[in-house]
Amino acid sequence: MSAQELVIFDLETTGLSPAGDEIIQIAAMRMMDGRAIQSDTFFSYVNPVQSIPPWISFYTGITEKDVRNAPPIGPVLRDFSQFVGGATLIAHNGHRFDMRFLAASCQRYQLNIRPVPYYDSLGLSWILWGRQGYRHGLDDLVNRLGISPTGVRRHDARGDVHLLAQAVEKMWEQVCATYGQPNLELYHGVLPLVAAA
DNA sequence: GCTAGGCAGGAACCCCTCCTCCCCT
Repeated sequence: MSAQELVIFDLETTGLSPAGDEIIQIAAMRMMDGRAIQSDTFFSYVNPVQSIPPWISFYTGITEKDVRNAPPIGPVLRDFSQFVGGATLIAHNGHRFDMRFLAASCQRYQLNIRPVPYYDSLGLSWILWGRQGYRHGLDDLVNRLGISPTGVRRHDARGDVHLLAQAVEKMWEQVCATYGQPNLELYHGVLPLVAAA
């Protein structure tokens, strides 16, 4: 891959199924040429149609009170799409989780869509440590890479994006140092179409 | 670590189906 603009993002949802669960939080951070830009971020709660299951509130710390006055998914995803612009997305397990939620939400709420390229940061971990023999969860990456999670609220999209951005920076650097250019699979997903300014 | 779904990949087998694991909330 050549120098490029990435948007690292993370979703919190009401469960694991894109078909039946909903997004309740989106956070993202821009990354230019392998460096995360701490000041260039996106964040929003989302007011879901369904209530938040208690175990999700326990897991994420996100409660009904947090989302009560938040905008619905349509405007949030359009704002997010605007923030992403022409960048390539990257999320951890995004191929099987986050991007499916984005696609399902666009379909469920009949949002006009545009194609968006994305990477899955799991791929960077697989390149560095091999798919077998290592675990590749975000906590495992943070531990292996020596990233300090102190002061970071894990399972909150802002906290997870903060950790993932550091992890992607380090993995990107290591992969480039070892292999030159990362041979990372580029996938294609969707985001809402945003009217041209 | 509890709850949920489902892909990806491997095994067994002959090309689909079944099974198990990973990873996300």
